[in-house]
Amino acid sequence: MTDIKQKQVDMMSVAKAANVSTSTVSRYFNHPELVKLVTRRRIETAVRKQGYIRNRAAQTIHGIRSGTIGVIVPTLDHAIFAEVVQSFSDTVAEQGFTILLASHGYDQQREYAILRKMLEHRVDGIVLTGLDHDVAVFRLIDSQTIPSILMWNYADDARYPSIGSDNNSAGAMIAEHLLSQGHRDIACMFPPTRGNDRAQARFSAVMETLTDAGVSVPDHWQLTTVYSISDSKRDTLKLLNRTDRPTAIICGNDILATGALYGAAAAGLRVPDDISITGIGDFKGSAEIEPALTTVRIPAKRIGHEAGLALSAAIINPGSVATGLHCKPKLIIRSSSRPLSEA
Amino acid sequence: MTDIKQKQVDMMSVAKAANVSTSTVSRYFNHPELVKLVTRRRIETAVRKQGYIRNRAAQTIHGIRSGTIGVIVPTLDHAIFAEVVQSFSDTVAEQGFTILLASHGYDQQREYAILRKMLEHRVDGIVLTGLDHDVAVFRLIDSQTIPSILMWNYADDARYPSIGSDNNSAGAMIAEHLLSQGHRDIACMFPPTRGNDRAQARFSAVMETLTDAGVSVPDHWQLTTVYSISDSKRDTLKLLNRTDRPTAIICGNDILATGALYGAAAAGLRVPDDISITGIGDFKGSAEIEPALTTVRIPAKRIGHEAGLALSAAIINPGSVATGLHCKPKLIIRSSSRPLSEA
DNA sequence: AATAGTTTTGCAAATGTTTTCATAAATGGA
DNA sequence: TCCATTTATGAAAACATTTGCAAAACTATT
Repeated sequence: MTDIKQKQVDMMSVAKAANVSTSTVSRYFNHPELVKLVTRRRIETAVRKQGYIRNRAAQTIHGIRSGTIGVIVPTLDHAIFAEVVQSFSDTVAEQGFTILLASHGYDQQREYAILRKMLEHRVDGIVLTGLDHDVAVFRLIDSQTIPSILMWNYADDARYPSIGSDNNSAGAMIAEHLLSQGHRDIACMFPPTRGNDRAQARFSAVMETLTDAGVSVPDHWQLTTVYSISDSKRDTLKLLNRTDRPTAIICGNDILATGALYGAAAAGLRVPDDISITGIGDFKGSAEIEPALTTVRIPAKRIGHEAGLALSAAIINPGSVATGLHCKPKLIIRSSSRPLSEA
Repeated sequence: MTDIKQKQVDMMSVAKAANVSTSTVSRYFNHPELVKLVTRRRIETAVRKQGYIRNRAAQTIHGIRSGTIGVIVPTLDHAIFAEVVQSFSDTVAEQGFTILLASHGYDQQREYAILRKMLEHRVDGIVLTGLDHDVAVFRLIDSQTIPSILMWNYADDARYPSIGSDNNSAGAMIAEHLLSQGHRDIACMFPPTRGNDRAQARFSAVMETLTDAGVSVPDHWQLTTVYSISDSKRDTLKLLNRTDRPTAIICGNDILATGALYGAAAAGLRVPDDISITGIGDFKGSAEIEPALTTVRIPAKRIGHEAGLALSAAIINPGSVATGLHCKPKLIIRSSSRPLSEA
């Protein structure tokens, strides 16, 4: 007697308390205009008193949207993905969606498993990062009827609508910038490109642009460095302690460039007087670092926002097809690069 | 005739194709050992061929766990939260959980709304960031039966088990460090403390420690600066351009400290010779920046991991009560601070 | 007061699973 | 070969909702 049977509150118990049927309670939530004002009041009171919370799972099996969007990123450890996820999440939250988030750590097998799990949850839409994915991933999405988009990169021939920046042009831009400043002895530091089409595209565009200009990068000036300031500082130091030294280093992203800046300082070189260093991304802090970093801006916030708009529109309006959008990268020239002075 | 009725694949259609009842298909997934090998094979084939994906929503209404954990953070824009979320997510993913993630941007009202939505989704557990939350938030969680923990901060008297660092001791540590080095003219730069119990705790601990040592911080040396390198650079510059100048600046986190470092450089001061600057957090890059930053390490990865372990254990084993854990902050002395030289 | 029309409500079927219980099939020992 | 077990399967109820349809309760009109 002392211990109250902590009966689960469901629509049934609300209905009982308000002296109506469950149908009416359901209508109270979904089509309130069909319910008489006084009844509405009564139900509202019952809901309040019992602390009733609707069960989306039960709604979802009626084909009603789950209100979730699956977001799959390689990792959140890179500030830049966190930023894009944040702005995506904020945007879709306004339309009432919550995100199911998971990261695969650049492992395609894991991406497939995550995707399956998200489909089990009956997400209303899927966002993948980058253009390249396992064929099984594409097949699985194709077999479903939910919209999905590729975020971060852009390409018109992408498998799904893509919203992001063209990493090829980002790479080409920065290479052209250094070439136009007269640099010909250029080193490259890029992250491992395996499972990372962004880095791959940037790298190949840089190399192509340089080759087209008749500049070749010797093997020992092509550094592969994991995404880490300390590693890139170390590798840069090693590079700059050789007798033959480049006049510029193109880094695959701003984190690597930041490490390279520190490495140059540690090697006793002044940037940009002794050496130019560039990044790609325009991360937070890149404008403030000393010297301010020349880089290519990839508009993460905007990409996340546009992707959120596009996907939620595609979900809400099932007829429409989401359309890709190129958020153009932009060359930002700051103080870490300068024209090669005459020898 | 040409157009195949794209019948939704459900357990029913799989059962039909495999010539068994839905019960058997259900058992195939949940208790395979109860199903004969040859039947299992037949079902497997049917599942494959039809591309059947289980419907977790339908399972969830049977009181089965949803397999989701709600994670609510102030924002992902701060690398540090992204890191803790990443490691939390990885940890619980191993136990088969997926996270529902949302951020409230330091708005308590929004936190409540997000929480409600997550409960509608019948998350199996809830993670909140920090110790302080609206009383309505606590009440709502209390009215449910799911476990929940507070991540990031630690306090033994917290409302729910807390896993994180004690920001009071972090603040005290860094203040003591500078005092022990002989500094008495100390400025403080902290983010707005409203809705941010972490910053609040750090700040009050710093002030208390200083006051106890007989050091008072004049108002115009108490800077409130939003979490941004550029703002803190600007504010630092302004501070250092006054005639009276502190010998040390305690910053509420490493981002502010990074900006302060840049600001000092821009003001033509050498760190640590002319001024000491400290952070709190030990973010990525803090060890590599020039000069390497003296700070207090808050072990984000570990916090996320431990929180993930604790919460998934509490979910899987409903009897047990999750217990809090203090991941101790640690003073990391690097090159951005040094004993005050005799005048 | 009776009728027609409109608004509000409830009944019951449907949704995609799981699970209990009962039955059918296979197995083993005599 | 028969009976008692054991193993494998199916029927049906349960889960928490939504929704189509029909009945009931109002309103307005005469």
